[in-house]
Parts: sequence; C-alpha cells; structure tokens
Amino acid sequence: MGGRTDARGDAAMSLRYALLALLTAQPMTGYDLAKAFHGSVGHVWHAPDSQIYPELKRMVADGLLRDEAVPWGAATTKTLYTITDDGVDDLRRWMERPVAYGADRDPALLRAAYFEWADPDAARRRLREHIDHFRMRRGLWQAQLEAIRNRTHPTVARRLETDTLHDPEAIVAFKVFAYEGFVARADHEIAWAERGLALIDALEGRSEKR
Amino acid sequence: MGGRTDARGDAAMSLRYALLALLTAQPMTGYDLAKAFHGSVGHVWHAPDSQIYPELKRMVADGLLRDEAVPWGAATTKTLYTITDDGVDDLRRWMERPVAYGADRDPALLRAAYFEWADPDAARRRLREHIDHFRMRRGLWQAQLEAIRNRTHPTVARRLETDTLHDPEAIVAFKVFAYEGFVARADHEIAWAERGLALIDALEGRSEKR
DNA sequence: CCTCAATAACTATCTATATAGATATCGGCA
DNA sequence: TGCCGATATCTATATAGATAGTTATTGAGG
Repeated sequence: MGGRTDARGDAAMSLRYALLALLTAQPMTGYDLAKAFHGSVGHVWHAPDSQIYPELKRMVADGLLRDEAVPWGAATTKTLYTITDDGVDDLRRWMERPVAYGADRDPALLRAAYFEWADPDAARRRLREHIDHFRMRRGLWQAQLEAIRNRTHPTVARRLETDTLHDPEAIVAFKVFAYEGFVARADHEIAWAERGLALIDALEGRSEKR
Repeated sequence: MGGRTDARGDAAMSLRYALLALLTAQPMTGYDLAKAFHGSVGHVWHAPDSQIYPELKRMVADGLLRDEAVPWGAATTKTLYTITDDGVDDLRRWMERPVAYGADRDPALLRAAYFEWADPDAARRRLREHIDHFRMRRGLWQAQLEAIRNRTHPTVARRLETDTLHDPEAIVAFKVFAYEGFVARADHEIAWAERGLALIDALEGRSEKR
C-alpha cells in the first residue's frame, strides 16, 4: 500500500501539499512549479526555488511523485514530475488533518505596540508603508480573483480541463473563497493602519496642549 | 559611538527588538524574558526559550545589553540583562526602519483553495477548527486588551512606573491599538470561515440536485 | 558563427524557528 | 533527611525558509 512513513513532524509541510495540489492538474518540471510559485499559488504560499527542488526529490523518495528524465538540449535532461496514486491519497489524507497554525508573530503589530519609542513622523511612515503594502497585495489578489471568476486564470483553466472528478463550480468557488479571504484581510489591515494614523494625530494634539 | 555592525541581514530580527523593548522597563534574566514570551508579548511575537537565550548572548556581544552574574543558590549564578545606551539607540533606530513583511504564507487559506479534494464534512471540520482557533485567540487578546486598558497588566504597569520619558497615555494607547488589531483580525477570520461553511452547504445542495 | 541576454534547472549556505531535553535549585512534606 | 514537583537556566538537534549563487540552453542580432 506504499508511501513510506515520513520521519518529519507534519507541523508545516504545506509546501509539499501545495506542490501535490498543483501536480494534480498535470505533470510538471521543477521549473514549471517554481514559476507557478512566483505567480498564482505564490500569493497563497510563497516558496523559493531552493526549497522546491529538494522537496520534489523527497516526494519522489516518499513515493508521492514519479520522476522522469526528459531530454533538454542535446546532452542534458530535465526532470518531469508526475503525481502517483499514493500522492493523490496523501493529498486527500491531508484534508482530513487539522491545519497546523503557526505561532503568533506579526512584525507590524510588534512595532506598533512600542510606537512610543518612535517619533510621530516615523510612526506615520510605518503605517503608510503598511497601507501601501496591503494595497499592493490587495491589487494582486483582486486580479487573481477576477481571473479565477471568469476562468481565464491559466492554472485554473488547465485544471478545469483535466479534472473530471470534481464539480467545476466547486473548484472555482473554493479558490474564489480563499482569495476573497485575502482581499478582506488586506482591507482589514488598511483600516487598522488608518485608525493608527488618526491615533497619532490625536496624541500629538494632546501633547501640544500640555 | 559603539555597537558593532551586525553581520546578519535585518530581514527579521524582530525577536531582538521585542527583547530590547521588554528590557527598557527593567533588567531581567533570560528566564524572566522567556516567561514574558509565554504570556503578554508572546501573543504578539512568540519565541521559544531556545531562541531567547542565544539571542541575549548575541545582543551582549553586540553591545546592546550588559550581562551581570547574580548568585542563584549557593554555588550557581543566573544572568541578569540590562539594556545599554547603545541598546536604547538601537531600539529607536529600529523604529526608523521599514517593517520587514514576511512572504505570503497561510496554511488555512492554502487548504481552503483546494477543498474540492476534501469531502464536505472534512472541509467543515477544518473551518470549525479555524473558528475555534481564532475564538480562543480572540479571547486571549481581548483579556490582554482589558488589562492594558485599566492598567492592571503587569508588564505595562511596571513600564508606566519606570518610564518617565514617554506620555503614559501614548504607551497605553499604542498597546491598545496593537491588540485591537489582533482582535479585529480574529473577527475577520471567524467571519471568513463562516462564509466558507455557508458555501459548502450551498455546493452540497447543488450537487444533490444534479 | 559568435556573442549576449533571456530562459531553464539546479546547489550552497546561513539564519530563524521548532522540538526536545538536560541540569540545577527550592520549598514543602512524609 | 530524603524525595518530589515546581521553578529556573540553559543546550542540542533538526527543519523551514531566505539569500545568493552556479551551470547549461536557446534564440536573436551583429
């Protein structure tokens, strides 16, 4: 029944399942996958190439993927990865397991908690950067969302062609749901930072009156 | 003017500044700091003991802290850390630097994006766990918030006693602001998961009609 | 046909974080 | 007085992730 047990704690390992999920649509090379991580999936789960290539090898060793050397140029080959039945099983089992939530760790909120050590203008700059950061991200996520909704998103389009198992409406709806979560989060972060800007103004007014 | 330059990229290093901020209130031992990270600050920036002790040593090497051996029992000593002037300067300079935002990486949203691979009940369980997770956190953050607002929070109370530099209203207001951010975020996460539960119901209704 | 930039496929190295444990002291109580 | 659980101080080890390369191939322009 295969699939050697994994020595690592299943604490994170999200990268593994992001790769597995991508490979359910079609076989891909490490480079294809790395590219996908720079675009679409990368907005949900970022990973650098240097993490992707070794993980793919481990997944082959664990029987979740099959690797195949495909000629690339005259003398060299590249490696094409295909998901195995064990891989599909593992993806399904992953869905049965609780999400491993990370520890509370937020650099922006940590900074804000000690803003008395910043001068008001520096604090304002931090908050404006926060707004810019999430406005930019909101834009990216919104664009993904549109592309998913009207099925022009390349990965989703491919998936809709190849996946005969699942309801196409559901495939789209869950991705839309995830990205809507990101967009709403960005809105929340922007609103929070704006309250902060108002707070700094109020405190500055106070200290001038003293 | 001291403080040797740091070889490490200032990418994260938030732990260092969380420690520095805590030590502006009073000198503390590694254990005191580790305890603080299990309670109050730990809700903003979590860190295990195994990361705290070595970091304190590095901070001494970098001139940000002074260490002092204090007798503990008959034969042994413990180390008391005191922030130096360079340490205070470094904290202030940190406030001038932009926040290093982490890469997009969310295990719950990644999972949700591929919910078509889960059966509806498993997906519901994940979302209910999400709600529970953030309800619990919301409770913790709300409790911190109350304690900060009415100045019974031990660390904040100590800080208000010892800090003569800053407006006490500002010290409290910024911490309240940070924790309000967490509470609002928890509310957003709960609302998102509830929309997900509704979506699963709707999709299930659809597939039954087919 | 040679060069150069873009594409493709990786590897090396370091830091941050997680997980787990090791060792010592203290205070109470049987 | 000798054991036990709580308190206190720290260390070892492994993985996840960040940063920065290295080497090969293709295709377009001179």
